[in-house]
Amino acid sequence: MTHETCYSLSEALARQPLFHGLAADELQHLAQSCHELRVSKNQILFQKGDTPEFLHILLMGQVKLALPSAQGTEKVVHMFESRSTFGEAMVFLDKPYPVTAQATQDSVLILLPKRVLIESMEASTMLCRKMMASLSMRLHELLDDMETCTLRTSAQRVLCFINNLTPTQTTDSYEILLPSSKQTIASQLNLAPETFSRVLGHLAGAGLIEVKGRTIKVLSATKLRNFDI
Amino acid sequence: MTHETCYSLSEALARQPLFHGLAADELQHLAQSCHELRVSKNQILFQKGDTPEFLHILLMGQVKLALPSAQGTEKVVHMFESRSTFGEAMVFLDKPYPVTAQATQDSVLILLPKRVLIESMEASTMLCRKMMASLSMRLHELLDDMETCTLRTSAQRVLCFINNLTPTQTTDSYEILLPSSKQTIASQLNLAPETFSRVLGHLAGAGLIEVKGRTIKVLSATKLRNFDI
DNA sequence: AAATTACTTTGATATTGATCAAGTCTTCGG
DNA sequence: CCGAAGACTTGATCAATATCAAAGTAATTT
Repeated sequence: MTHETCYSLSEALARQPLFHGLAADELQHLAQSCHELRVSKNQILFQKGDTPEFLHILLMGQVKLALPSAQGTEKVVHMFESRSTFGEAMVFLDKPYPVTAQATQDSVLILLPKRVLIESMEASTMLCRKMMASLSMRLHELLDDMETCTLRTSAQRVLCFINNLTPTQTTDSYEILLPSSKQTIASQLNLAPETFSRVLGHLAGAGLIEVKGRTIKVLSATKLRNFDI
Repeated sequence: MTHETCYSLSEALARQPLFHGLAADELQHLAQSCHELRVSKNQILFQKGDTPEFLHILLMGQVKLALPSAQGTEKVVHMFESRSTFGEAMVFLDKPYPVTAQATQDSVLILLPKRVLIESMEASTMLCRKMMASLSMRLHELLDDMETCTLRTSAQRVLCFINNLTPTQTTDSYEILLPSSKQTIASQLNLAPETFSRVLGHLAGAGLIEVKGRTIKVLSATKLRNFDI
């Protein structure tokens, strides 16, 4: 690994919220132990059952975590976009990965060996706190997903998903771009792709949204929020 | 709070895996900020939406975490038995509780204020590590639950649940005692109580188990593991 | 640009598990 | 020990969503 690579890795790490405020020499030390990984769309990063060795930092691209089923289907658990990290939980457990990770876009990642991260945490209380915050967030999100998948009907799940994509401050009418393929979103919502399509069609029929490919125009945020069934 | 109470609380804390190996004076300090809570069966500890203030340490009894639904039903997310802690994730997030906690048995708890715990973690790297391990475990378990609820049929969920209750080392035939009411277990598995009952009936009909109240006799662990549909 | 492949939509049908209803059994308080 | 409330079971029916099938669209490769 050349000096140049190390330097850019250290820069990249510094831009991650997880490592904000870490001393420059600590960052440098981390960077020396990392390596960069470039993968193309559809490439598998790890399989359920593999032994975790790294914290994954996604610099660019998109990655999905999914539970494979015996019948060859899968349930998408989470999608990660640029600037996110995953595999935090596996750093602290000596267990195989419970999910499979696959790139859904050409992606660039940094792989940080578990041991190195653990050492850094000994040195930095702040890093510890951030790791805990990160884990707590994931736990919270997973609970939300559980709620979505178990307590809501198909239409409610889709509405929920659209509402979560809504920019915080916005007019009553706005456009959103679906972050991944409809199949993938359907799987996240634990719906068959056909059902997802039909629900969108139904919402469009009710005059709440307009769908063109991956673009969804929400005609009235208020109506959407109050829509039932 | 009397000296005596503090002493016993400190003893109780010391018995928690989370605090094993913590210095005696640290424990004493923690104990001074805690208070004990005795609740009777069915009492609510906190509601979804409440502001978290404490780490909950369950000394004796049983507590369920559940997601309430709009229709007054609920989805049980997790059951805690004696000697477990919960609310770890809420210590690190400034968010309302995402679940409701209710005692399902008369219970004794220790409530440890968030702030105090955070202070102790600054002092003890080991405590940090244990908190992270704890969070990671919960995340892992939640993923398993997600898998159970989304990828498996009703029968598979029940089989899975029974298999998880199986003692690690055992003969091919053995008895287990259901840890809570069948309603509660059904909710955990995201099944209607009627469905749960029917599945047990079906497994009994197939000669795999015998059901007497909360006691289930597994007639053949091997058959049970290989049973499909 | 043509061809291949993957993704999405739409319709028809099937199936799982929920719901409703009634009855039995258990538990618990008086 | 009795009565009431709650827990569980069983049967009949229903509804939501999956599955299957086919056609239409979009994306990608050559």
